[in-house]
Amino acid sequence: MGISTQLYLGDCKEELKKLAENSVDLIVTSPPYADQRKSTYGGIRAEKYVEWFLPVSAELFRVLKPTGTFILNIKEKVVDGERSTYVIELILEMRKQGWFWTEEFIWHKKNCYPGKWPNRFRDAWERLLQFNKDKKFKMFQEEVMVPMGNWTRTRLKNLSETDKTRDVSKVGSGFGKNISNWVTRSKAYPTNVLHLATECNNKNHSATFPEELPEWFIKLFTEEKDTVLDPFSGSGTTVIVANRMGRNSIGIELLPDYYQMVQKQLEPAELYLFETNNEKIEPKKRYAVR
Amino acid sequence: MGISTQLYLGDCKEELKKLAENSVDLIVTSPPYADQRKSTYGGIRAEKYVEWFLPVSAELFRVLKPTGTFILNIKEKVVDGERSTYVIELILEMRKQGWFWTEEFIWHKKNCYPGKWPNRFRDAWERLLQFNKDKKFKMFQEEVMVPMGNWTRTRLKNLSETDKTRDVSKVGSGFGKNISNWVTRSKAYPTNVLHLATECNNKNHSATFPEELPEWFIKLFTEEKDTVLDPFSGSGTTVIVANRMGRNSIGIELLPDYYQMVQKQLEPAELYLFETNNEKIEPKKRYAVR
DNA sequence: GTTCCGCATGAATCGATAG
DNA sequence: ACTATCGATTCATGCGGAA
Repeated sequence: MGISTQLYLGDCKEELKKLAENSVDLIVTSPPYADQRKSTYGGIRAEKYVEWFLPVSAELFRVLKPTGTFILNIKEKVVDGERSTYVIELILEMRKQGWFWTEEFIWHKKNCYPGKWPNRFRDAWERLLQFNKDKKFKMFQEEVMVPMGNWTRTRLKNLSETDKTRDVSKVGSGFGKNISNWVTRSKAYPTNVLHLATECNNKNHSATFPEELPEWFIKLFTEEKDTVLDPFSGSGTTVIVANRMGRNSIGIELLPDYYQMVQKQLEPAELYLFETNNEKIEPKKRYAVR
Repeated sequence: MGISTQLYLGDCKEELKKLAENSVDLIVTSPPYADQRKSTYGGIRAEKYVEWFLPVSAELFRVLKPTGTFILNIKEKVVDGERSTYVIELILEMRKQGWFWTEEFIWHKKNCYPGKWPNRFRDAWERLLQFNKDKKFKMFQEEVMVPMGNWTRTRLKNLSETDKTRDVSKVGSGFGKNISNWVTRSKAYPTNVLHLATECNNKNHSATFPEELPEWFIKLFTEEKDTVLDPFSGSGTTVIVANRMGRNSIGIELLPDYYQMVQKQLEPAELYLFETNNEKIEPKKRYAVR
């Protein structure tokens, strides 16, 4: 079906330079947070975080199409009893790079990390920052419409009851039309708060976000055959979901273990592998081992 | 019972100067947002917002006790297709004034304002920024504990059944202790996401928050007889709730209409009124007209 | 085939202890 | 003094095995 997946092994700051400018429709990524994942990624100091990220966001700006969108999943940690400011400083600096800070979605985590402290509660949300190169960007709102809440469902039920009896007396005329009307009426546009659980069964990666998350943004901001990029691929959730949804995808990952793990999970597709020696490997047909 | 309510009519930047330093335990307020409510407050331009707010926050810093907390309910508006940055700039500037940015709570609005735009969804959340003067502050976490999730309802039921039969056989000894243990176990500490409905019946004020909101923070950060301040009192939700909860309260409001409206809604209490002529009016006993 | 229960496991945070 | 490590605390979720 002509959908390709490219996997790069290496530091995304360098690997991104190999991508053509204005070639990506959607970037969804969750970079390592400051001082996290020390054992695997080395952990970036909170004070150095902005400085570390800006060269990456500059490359992302280059490769993103003018109609494309960049979704950045991030959350500041507590440092010395206070929320660190590197995320909000990053927003200000990225705007200087030319990014528009279009929106801030909230990921309200159903199952947040437990714990008790004298001066704060559990942290149950993360930021999903939406950046764009242009004020006009592609968006397909109908693709993520959700069933209406219960308050409408009960009301709809009553209404359709009366509607049904009326239709019966009218011997079915217009029945189908009414039904289809109710179907469209029973769906609503979502808000900028996503209420999802974290993936807690993925043993291979310490910090995967749920598949629903990239899926939601891929539906919202891309069409089939579009290209989705995740420069901090990790266990590959974004790439795998994009592939399944008929989008071309590009994943970049620093650690060989994750890089190889993602290969094995991909559905049958054209797979291009770019490894540290920078040579292009022949396309392989992979068959998913599920 | 010795609970007093002070109402000031005037610009809070000036009126705050009349309050003693280190005299307030909790500040909960929702200032006018940039370019909002033009008809009433004249609307502060987004570009001027930080500059406009900093003198107020400086006074708030002065009047707040070292053990006290400042909760700022705010949300940046969309300017020219992009989220404005005045809120995050304000956080950075307030830290320079000496404030600690302890936490950012999210108010997830159950029933947010309807609407549809081509490039964004409905905004269903607002920031509740927590600032402190000191890293040690008063907090009464047990006051806001919530029932545990549904998963306990099935499992805990079975456990408490066996516990109950055992206690019956033991003829009451230790019965109360066991039960109270399960009761505490059936409650959990909340998270930093508050899921509350918006006030549907906004009578006159265009941006009231629900009573649960100040109530939650008053329970969490104050005891009885403590003092709660709202420098942008508006329709007086914070002051009225504080009064009802047995806390001293101070409200400052620029507009005479709101100022007078709040007076009428207060429960019987010592009420001190400070009007534009700066004279202290005799304490009045008010009786609520509900 | 369901439903139910036991259990491990998290992008956490604080305070104390150790180098 | 300043940083690194460790234990304690805490709770929603989904998996796997059992009834």
